[in-house]
Amino acid sequence: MTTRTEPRPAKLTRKGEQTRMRIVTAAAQLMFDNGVAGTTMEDVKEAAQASSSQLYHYFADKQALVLAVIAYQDETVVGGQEPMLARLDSIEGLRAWCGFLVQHQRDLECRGGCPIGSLGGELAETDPKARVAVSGAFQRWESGIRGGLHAMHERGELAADPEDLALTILAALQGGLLLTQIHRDVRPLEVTLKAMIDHVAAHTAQP
Amino acid sequence: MTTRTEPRPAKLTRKGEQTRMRIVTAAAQLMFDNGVAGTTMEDVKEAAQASSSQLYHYFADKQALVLAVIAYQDETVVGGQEPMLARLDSIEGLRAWCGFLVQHQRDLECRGGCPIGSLGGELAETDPKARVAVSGAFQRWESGIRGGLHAMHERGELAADPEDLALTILAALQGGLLLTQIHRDVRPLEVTLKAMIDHVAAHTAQP
DNA sequence: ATAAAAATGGATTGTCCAATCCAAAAACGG
DNA sequence: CCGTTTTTGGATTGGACAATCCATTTTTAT
Repeated sequence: MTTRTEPRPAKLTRKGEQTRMRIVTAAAQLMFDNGVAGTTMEDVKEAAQASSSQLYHYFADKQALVLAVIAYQDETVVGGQEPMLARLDSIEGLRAWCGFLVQHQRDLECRGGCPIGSLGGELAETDPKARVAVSGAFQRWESGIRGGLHAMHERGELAADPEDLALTILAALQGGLLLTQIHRDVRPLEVTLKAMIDHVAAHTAQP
Repeated sequence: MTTRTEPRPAKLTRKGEQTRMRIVTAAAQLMFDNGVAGTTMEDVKEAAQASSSQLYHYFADKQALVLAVIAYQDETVVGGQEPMLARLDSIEGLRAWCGFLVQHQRDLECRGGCPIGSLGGELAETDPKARVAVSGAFQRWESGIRGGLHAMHERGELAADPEDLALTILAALQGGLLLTQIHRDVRPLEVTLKAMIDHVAAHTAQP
């Protein structure tokens, strides 16, 4: 449906699109590394090699930029993961997904947590629009997870409600990521996801 | 063990202790409602009915106040929950705990998330000391949960590793709270905790 | 009771930072 | 090509906010 509450300022040249993208990606990286409050417009300016005029030409204010960053992370994190999510229709698929997530955290040295969840936690109580945007991203993510489980259920391999299960898995993932970030140790994520797989497996049988 | 990295400025009068406490509780409430970045020292001043001198007499800077707030939430949230955690040695105990947490979120209209987890998420990448403090609070929480599970395990009622299980339950709780906060709906917390109880129950048998 | 220590009042300072403004250059469209 | 729109440069402003300072009052301890 893609209902747009705040339509973009209309026309964007190719060059404009590039500049806008440079700003958003720079901001996304900075906000992932240092949080929203820890990222100033000046930081973004420098990292994106842009001027004040450019920043405020493409974004009305910092909040607008934050919303663009959320949309970007939605696309990058959730969208970029959808091919893999499509394969979550078997225990092996779940295991592979889990392994990928754990390894990714290892590569990051457990820094940053979830790009979506962190933004959500920081903004939920201060920026209603941001909260709603993050809510949408989570819905999409949950729906991706649900897809595979639903397929298993249809095939008669899964004797549990795919709806509840998908929500549980996403929650466990978020909690695991948070604990992993706080403790700087992949074990929480690893153990939690493994438990989720076992939980799914407990309701699984070959048809 | 209570190892104190930064000892308090030594002597505190009874009145001083009161003032300090007024400041910490006011700051804790504000930071729960609006986040750390959304809480200014002036906000705290006003809410605590204190002056600048008082704030900076008891706390070297904002970061020191934040650390005090984390310690306070550790004591309040985790410590205040320990009596209930001690009863987590049966499925009924788990269910009661779960019911309490869900009802509490309902009372709060799903606002604020976890007082510890939210602080952790916001500060993890910008304040190393805060990250470590939150890490400690989570350890304590996890250990509380582990207690009951360990008792069940000793009694031969639980055929799973209490260590991993406690960590998983805490992660699920944190993730459930985050999703509940973001979606402004208790369902994620409810469903996720229920799944955890089922997961424990699946490894449970009367001896 | 009195000297020392602690607590408080409240104005002030200096910095950081979001946001604005006035042009000027570049790209687009007919 | 030429008028219009879009993009860019960069200096500036105004406010918010953390933190400091000096003086005064209150409490403690002997």
